[in-house]
Amino acid sequence: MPRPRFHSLAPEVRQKILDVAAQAFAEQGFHEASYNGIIQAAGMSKGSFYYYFDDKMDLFAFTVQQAMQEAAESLGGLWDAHDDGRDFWVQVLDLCEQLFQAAMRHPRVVLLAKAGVGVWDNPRLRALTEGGNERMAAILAVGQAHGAVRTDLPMALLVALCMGLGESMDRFTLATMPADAKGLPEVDPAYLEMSVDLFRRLLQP
Amino acid sequence: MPRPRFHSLAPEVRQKILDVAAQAFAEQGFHEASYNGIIQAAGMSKGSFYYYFDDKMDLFAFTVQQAMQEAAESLGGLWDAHDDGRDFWVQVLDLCEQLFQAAMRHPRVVLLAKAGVGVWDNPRLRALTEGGNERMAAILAVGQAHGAVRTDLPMALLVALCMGLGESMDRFTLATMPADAKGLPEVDPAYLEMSVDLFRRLLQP
Amino acid sequence: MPRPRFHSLAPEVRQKILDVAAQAFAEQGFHEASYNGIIQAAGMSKGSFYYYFDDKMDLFAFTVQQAMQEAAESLGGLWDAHDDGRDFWVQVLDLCEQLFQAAMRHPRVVLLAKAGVGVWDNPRLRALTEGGNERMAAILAVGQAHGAVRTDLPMALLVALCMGLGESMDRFTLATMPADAKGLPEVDPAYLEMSVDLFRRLLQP
Amino acid sequence: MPRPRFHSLAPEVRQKILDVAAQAFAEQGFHEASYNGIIQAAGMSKGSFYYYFDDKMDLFAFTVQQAMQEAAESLGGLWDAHDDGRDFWVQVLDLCEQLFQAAMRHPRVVLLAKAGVGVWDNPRLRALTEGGNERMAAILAVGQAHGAVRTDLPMALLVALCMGLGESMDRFTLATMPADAKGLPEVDPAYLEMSVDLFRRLLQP
DNA sequence: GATGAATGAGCGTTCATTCAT
DNA sequence: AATGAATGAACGCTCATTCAT
Repeated sequence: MPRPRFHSLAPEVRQKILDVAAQAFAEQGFHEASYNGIIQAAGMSKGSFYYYFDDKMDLFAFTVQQAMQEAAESLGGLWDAHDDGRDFWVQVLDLCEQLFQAAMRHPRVVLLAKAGVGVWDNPRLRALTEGGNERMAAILAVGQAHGAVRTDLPMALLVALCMGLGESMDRFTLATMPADAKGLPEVDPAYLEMSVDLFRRLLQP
Repeated sequence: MPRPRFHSLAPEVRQKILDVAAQAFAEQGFHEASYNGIIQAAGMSKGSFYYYFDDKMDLFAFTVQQAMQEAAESLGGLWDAHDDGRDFWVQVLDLCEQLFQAAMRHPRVVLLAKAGVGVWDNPRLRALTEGGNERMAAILAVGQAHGAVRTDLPMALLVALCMGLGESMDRFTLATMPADAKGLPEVDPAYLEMSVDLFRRLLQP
Repeated sequence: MPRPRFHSLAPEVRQKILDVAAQAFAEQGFHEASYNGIIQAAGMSKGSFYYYFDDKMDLFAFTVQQAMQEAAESLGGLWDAHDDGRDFWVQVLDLCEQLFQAAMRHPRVVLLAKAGVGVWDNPRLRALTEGGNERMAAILAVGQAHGAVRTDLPMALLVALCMGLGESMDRFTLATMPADAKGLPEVDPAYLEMSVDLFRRLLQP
Repeated sequence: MPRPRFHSLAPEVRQKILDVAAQAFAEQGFHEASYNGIIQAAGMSKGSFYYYFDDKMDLFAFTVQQAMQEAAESLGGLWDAHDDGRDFWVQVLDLCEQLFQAAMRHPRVVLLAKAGVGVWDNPRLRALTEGGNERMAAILAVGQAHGAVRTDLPMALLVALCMGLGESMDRFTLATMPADAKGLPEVDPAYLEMSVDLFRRLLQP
């Protein structure tokens, strides 16, 4: 994570760095993205960059964290597990819609998820991945409290299944998207229903 | 794919190369694994290696293909979609058991699947990935003929879901495995049942 | 062409690089000269070199350009086609004398001309070669305006003939030079006369 | 030059080697042509090749020599300086026509001349280059005996001039040839006349 | 605070040549 | 007479990182 000084940089400089880094990592993955290239594209000197970030991994961790945070913010409290008392799957449907719309607004967070594939088990990234898992677990716990989610499997497995299912659908969506599409398609209610149904199939008791 | 001469190398040399390459690629991924390092670890000279393999990608393709083939062979004909008339999910249970045991005997094939993440769409690897998808699609088609697998979703999505589900479970299995374990655990019938149930939940009409 | 930073290197370092590169390219030609060798001979690290030059071709282009520029500068404006009204061949005689003396002061430009033989048609060198041809064409055009140069052949052929003739004479001069000679011999007026006469023989109407 | 054993190879094998080598050297130049590639293209084993030729340079020397010899043979005695008593320039015109037609039949000899650019001064090629020069000198001596060729310049210079002029014209012809042309164009009498005229301009007293 | 010059190990790959069989 | 496996130095180039200023 960046040195404290980073946060006293001019906001537009901070943003520029994040933009450039996110794009590079998202497009090329962690290892293939060139740190030197990012520094250059950010319009900063090598020295400065190392003055703010320990190293490449540090920048990557920060980039991912920011992307996640942005996405979380645009979800408002929804992403934090809570329970408004409605039927669990109705709540999930809402969440999915919000998530989908968030992904449309912040498509990079999806790509960044792929960017770190061989690196996620690096100790310095552990916190980030665990964060996601914990959120998912919290949501599933709500479902279990509702009696809507099975309790016969370890929570870690349920989480893994959900993550995998989500990833598959992302992959499928990206693969079948016309190559010239700009951004993600509009939310299609039927598609959403189908998605939630898949989760329900896996998770219900 | 290696030059024909490769196949007339001493079997232990061939095996050494394959072992070293599989380990390197599986542990570090395609790009991060050092070709020079593999060559050195195999105890060969640069020149010799290039005498047998066109380039790094060639070695990778071959390593993956071998791992898949080994696994396929140890499955006998089971992996080729067929239909012995029994209930589809019973057939799938059999297949899963065989797959699981194959994975135990050839754990590398699982790791290699992750090794090529950013590279699978390379033309020279296309055949390998398509092969897997086609096999999966063939099996699912059998299920559809039985009326056991839904037909309301595109086959490509069904395939993607199954692949993702399998990957999740692999990941979970690996993650919860004690670090000092050698190889995978014995097949646990209950675990198998549960696995197949997950596929059934996703796939049944 | 080198990055701007190159020009703020210490002059003796710049000169060292240019010397080493010019010698290597002139002696061995573009392909046979080892970039690594040049870097080493220049006493710099690989990284530094690539900090100043894009790649080998970049260094070569710059080396040639510098040699040409040095030669051109020592010719003052003479090299730029102009017409002082005197008899064309008298003007050519003057030019040749200057050229010859320039070649004596900058013998490398002659050798470098041979260094790029298989490479001159590379897009990144085009400008350099075209420049020479255009200058020659401009001079010949002056001659044509004087009625001193034939107009029955395509200009491109005239240029080619002159280039070839010049090269032949260079080659001859170099070949008959005593091996231990440092630099070129003094200008011999009779030799100059003879040279110009050869051009006149080819070019006059 | 190849070991004597080479000449007891089957003629079609000898020819194949020569064809492959000539094409490779002509197209790519001496250094850029891959010896390994030539050996492979010739369909022989490394060992055999080194059994017949000392090394790459040896093969190149032989290739060039053969090409020259082929061309010379197809000229009959014409290429050997002689004097049939007719006007010298008429004889030269004949020779040029024959040469041009020979070049059309054996275009590789022209390309090979360029292939060795940085290498001609290698001691092992000296004999070949000298051979060409001597033939040219012999022809010029005939011209001098006729009083048709100047005697005020060293023969070596005259030879150099002729070689350079010929090269220029080759270069021009190749450069202005349509890119899709197969082989050289038909002999154009006017072009021949013009060519010989250029030589005459340079050489006549 | 900030710069950018400098580093050198490492990358994947090509090469002409040797030599045991 | 012939093979082809083996070699390893050298190629042009990229990289994340350091540090004197």
